[in-house]
Amino acid sequence: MGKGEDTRSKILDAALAQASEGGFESLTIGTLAAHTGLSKSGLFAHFGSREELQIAAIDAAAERFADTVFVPALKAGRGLPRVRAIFEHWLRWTEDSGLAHGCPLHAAAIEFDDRPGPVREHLVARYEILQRNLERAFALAVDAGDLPADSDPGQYAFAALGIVFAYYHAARLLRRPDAADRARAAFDRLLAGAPAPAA
Amino acid sequence: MGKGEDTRSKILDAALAQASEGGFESLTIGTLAAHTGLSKSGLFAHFGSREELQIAAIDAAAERFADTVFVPALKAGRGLPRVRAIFEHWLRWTEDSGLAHGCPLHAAAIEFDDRPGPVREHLVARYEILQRNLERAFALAVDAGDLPADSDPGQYAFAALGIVFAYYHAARLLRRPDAADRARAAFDRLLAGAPAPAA
DNA sequence: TGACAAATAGAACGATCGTTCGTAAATTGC
DNA sequence: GCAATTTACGAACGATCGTTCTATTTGTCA
Repeated sequence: MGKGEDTRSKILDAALAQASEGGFESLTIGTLAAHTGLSKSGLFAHFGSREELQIAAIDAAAERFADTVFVPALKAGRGLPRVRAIFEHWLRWTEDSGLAHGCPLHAAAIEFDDRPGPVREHLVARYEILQRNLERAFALAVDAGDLPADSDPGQYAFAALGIVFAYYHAARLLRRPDAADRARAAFDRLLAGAPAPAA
Repeated sequence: MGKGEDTRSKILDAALAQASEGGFESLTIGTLAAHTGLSKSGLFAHFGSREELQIAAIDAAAERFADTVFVPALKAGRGLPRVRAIFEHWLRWTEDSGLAHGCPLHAAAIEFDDRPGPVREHLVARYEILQRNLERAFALAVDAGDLPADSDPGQYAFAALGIVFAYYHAARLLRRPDAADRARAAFDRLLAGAPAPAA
């Protein structure tokens, strides 16, 4: 690959780190240039506009997410084992991929949920793919007999996403040490249809 | 009340509306001044700094949330009825309080979860109160025998918060018409410890 | 009504924003 | 190793950012 592609991917690495810390609103040309050692105009030339940079960063985050969460889970057998693997990787995906300050996609989801434009459209498309992949994993678990036959995979995916969001909230904002335990307990309960969680 | 207090509360109304649309990062002195018809310096004098404005807006949002979600739920009998009332009001609280573009507190939670400072501390304090109120409602349901005696109210509160977050995501970003149905189904399942959700 | 205080406006500041343009340096292909 | 092309820089732009001043208007209360 040419040198351009190389620096471009380095820029996106730095962009993801920055979006992880301060969200996509903090992803300015100036600070990102300073952080990468490039000049503003030099960095700018790689994308043509800040909007294009944001879109590229969203794509990069989505790819990294898929590689960190979904791809490794394919090694687990289809059905509940794979569903559990996805969930476990998900809980730790930001740390595993060097974005220890939070999920950029999650930040983008809140920042752009009411801002029409190509960035939002891109983000929605990515989240729909994510949702579809998650639903498929649950559907395979239903097919395998690991979950009741009349289950709705979409409802499982909805609930699982909520547990992850609650985990982000408890871990990142509230700094609760038991955030992961709470999340796992909630997920176990979701899968088992178990009685009320024990104290 | 003096005229100062009056304009201050009008400013905060506009601030909440703006934070609902574009988050707290979009809450700039200039646009807020234009939106309220005040001059930048005239508006600024009411708070002394942008940070103080953000804190005041968070407090205003938290009070409005409590008035819209928790206070009306007190009319429902303690136990499951009250828990359900809280949840139902929560799903519609932004529309009921004129913040149809999203929950400002939710936006703030993501924007400030990694930005140390007084704004973050204020926000955390507010969310801990919220969590405590929610836990208390679940604890009352346990006491009333509506939930298993060995239940952990904190775990219920964690799961309920996750369902609300998933609802926000599905409704606001993905614009799914069935978001509320999904949320209610998940909540019913949480309360019932029911078997897998039907298709 | 007149004196005092509170509230608002207006202009200006340094900094940073995204973006454009012309030019220099570095890389590539022959 | 030369030529062509890609890549990066530096300076400047108008706009907006939060903030600070000084006036001026407005409201309050004896």
